[in-house]
Amino acid sequence: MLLLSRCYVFLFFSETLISHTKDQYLSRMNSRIRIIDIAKKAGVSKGTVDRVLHKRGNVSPIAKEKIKAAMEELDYQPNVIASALAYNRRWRIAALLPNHKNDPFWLQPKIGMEKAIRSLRDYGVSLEQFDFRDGDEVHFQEQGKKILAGEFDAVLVAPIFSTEGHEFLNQCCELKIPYLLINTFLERDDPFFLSYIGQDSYQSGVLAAKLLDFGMSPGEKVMVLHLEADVYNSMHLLEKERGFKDFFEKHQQKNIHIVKAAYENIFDKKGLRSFLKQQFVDHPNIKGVFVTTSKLFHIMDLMSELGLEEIKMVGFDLIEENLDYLKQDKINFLINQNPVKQGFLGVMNIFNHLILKKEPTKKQYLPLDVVMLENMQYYIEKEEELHLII
Amino acid sequence: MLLLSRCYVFLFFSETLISHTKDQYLSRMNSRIRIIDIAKKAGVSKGTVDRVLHKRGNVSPIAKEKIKAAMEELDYQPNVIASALAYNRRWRIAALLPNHKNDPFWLQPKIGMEKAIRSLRDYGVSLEQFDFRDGDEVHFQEQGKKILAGEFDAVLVAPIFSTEGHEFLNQCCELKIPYLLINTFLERDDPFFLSYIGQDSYQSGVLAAKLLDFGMSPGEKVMVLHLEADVYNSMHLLEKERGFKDFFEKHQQKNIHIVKAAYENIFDKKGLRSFLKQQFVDHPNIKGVFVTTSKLFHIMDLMSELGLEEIKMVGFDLIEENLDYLKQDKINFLINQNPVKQGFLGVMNIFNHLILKKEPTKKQYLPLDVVMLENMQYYIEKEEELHLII
DNA sequence: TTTGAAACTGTGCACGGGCACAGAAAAATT
DNA sequence: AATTTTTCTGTGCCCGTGCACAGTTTCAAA
Repeated sequence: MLLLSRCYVFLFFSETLISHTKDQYLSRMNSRIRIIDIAKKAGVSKGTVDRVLHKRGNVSPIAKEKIKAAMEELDYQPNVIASALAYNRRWRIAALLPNHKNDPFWLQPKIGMEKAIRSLRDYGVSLEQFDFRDGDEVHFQEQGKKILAGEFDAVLVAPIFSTEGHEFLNQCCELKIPYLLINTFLERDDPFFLSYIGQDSYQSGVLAAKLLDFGMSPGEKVMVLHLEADVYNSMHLLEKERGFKDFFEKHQQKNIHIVKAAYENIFDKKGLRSFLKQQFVDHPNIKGVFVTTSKLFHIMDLMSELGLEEIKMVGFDLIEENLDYLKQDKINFLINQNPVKQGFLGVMNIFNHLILKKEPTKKQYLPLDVVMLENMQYYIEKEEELHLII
Repeated sequence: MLLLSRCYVFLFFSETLISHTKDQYLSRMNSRIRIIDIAKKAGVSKGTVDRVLHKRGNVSPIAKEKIKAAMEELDYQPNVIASALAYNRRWRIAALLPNHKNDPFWLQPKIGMEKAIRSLRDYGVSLEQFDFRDGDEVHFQEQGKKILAGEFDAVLVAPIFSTEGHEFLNQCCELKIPYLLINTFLERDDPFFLSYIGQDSYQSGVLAAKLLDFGMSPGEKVMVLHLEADVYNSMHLLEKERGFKDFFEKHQQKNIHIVKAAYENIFDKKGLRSFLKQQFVDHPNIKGVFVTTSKLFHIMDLMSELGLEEIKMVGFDLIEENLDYLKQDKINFLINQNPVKQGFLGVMNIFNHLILKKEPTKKQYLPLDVVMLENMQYYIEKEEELHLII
């Protein structure tokens, strides 16, 4: 009883304070509409409005109608800041990407993801990375299992293995974990698929073709070169090749011919060297080379050794090794698939879905930047820009 | 006395509440460090910690030392979300840019600014635009005066007039209003200059030169063409020309010669036509044209009429008129100076300064994107991406 | 010593929204 | 009509930070 009376005194005290601030409500006319404003307009309490907003039920049809009308009329927009604070909830995102031991490319989406996470810290968003060994399906499955057991709120995946990828995503569906794909597209049709963020491989092949075409003289040849194992299982590379070929079929003014080549083991320098030498002996008129992966840098020294420095070179990705040759003006163009942004937007889209309840566009292609010695510096500094964004 | 006793009862009551939640403090070990955590560690109240954090003085050296040590040890990072909510303050930004009646270019930074503002609404940031007529110094001054009288928290300016620009910025200094420059750089040395965000005009000229050079055959000529009034007062254009010339001086392998030309009144179609015709009669070997402004589209139909369709064309900016000719494969390259991003980052940097107290980099050059028929679609869709960012 | 100003410190409401809980009203059951 | 059950509604604490204000201590001057 004593405690109760204390309680009432407390209430009284706080009530006087509330009435003291009532004048403020009148002076915030032009300010943002709050839940309490809707409640007043509809003649109910903020709790009831909240129940309508979050569809928590237990609201009479009459009240619901009045509240919806008030919301409509006042054009209520929830305050994300206040909402995030009140939720006081941690959102855990898991990422399933290849590690960057074999391919420095995979470092880049991670940079973007971490930038995004840094700016979302105060919203309670955290990220846990589960790397798998490039080319190791079993490891992919193992790491996937860890994620499925980890009670995550969302998953960001680069499903580079088709079969195992679908398998993992099906399990996500069962556990009702929404997922977002980056870099590699898989056709999915379920409510937990959020979005695909990546590059348009076909179009990047077309772009490479146009760039080389611009610098070719009539009758010259160009080579499309795959430096990767298992090319025929890699849709990416085949699409790039298709785009490249299609361009020259459509634009025959200069009568450019295409030579196709592939070499698996880039670490076997000797074999690679004699392979390349043979190609340019067989086709002495090749004046342009398009490498479909980020591994162009592996052949640059060989090209110099073979006295083929005037051949135009086009490849992918702003990794350091490639940039070195771009700086020396030996590589002519690098097509940037914006991997940093892929990671950044991947996390941001998950945030939009989880916290802001905004549904992302299902397919988001990032720009294919044409990077040359003369504009490369801006693409390298560009990363800095990202952490300025909140 | 009665009130006082109530007050004490109240205090006692609230204390029991605090002790009631003490268990919670133990269970939030791995959660974010708060002000109250520092206060406990330092053996003071949160008020004192707050005074140290905001340098509001009236703190004993001993307390200050203990708090700083605790902050260091716990690696305190303020919660921006909670801070923004508690501030409950409106931040008013003014923008002083040319209107887009004469030049659709100026529409683009505005799109970026509005995107930024939309995502910062809940932080209380608002934007008021003060457009001035392109080329009208007096109107610039008038609109500037309105801003100075408006009690703004920060200003975003494109100071295209040097004298009047400095004058306005000096007044901003007197009123202690921080300002950020976009598009046009002015050398400033005062504490209210936040940042310059724009393009590197010189380098864009170099880039244009390289692009044309790539498609030229030895001995051919290229033209650098200014389509703008008052070229010699426009540092932008002169810098572009300088970069263009410097490239060909450094790279003389193909022995490319430069023809310089300028025409003021683009709306005088007849005059422009005969001017162009004369140029190509005088220099029949011109195989590439570089227009230093966004007004390349004005001469495209004339080029067709004059039977000069095979000449390579390079210009600036992804405005609709230019994009139409890019789609038709008549313009070869457009250099994108990212005006949308200029606006977006301009507002974001001001937000960082005002709310997050992060000092921006003083000079931020945006990428010079090489846009062609084959990758243009991604640069147009790119704007969408911006509003995904929080 | 007393007084009073100055320096310092602690407390609690506010920001807007989420949600638990206590009540009230309505409906269903005895 | 009295009761239980169900449906509905209002109140107030909580999130972490900012800040006003009340309160305490220190220290010099009277």
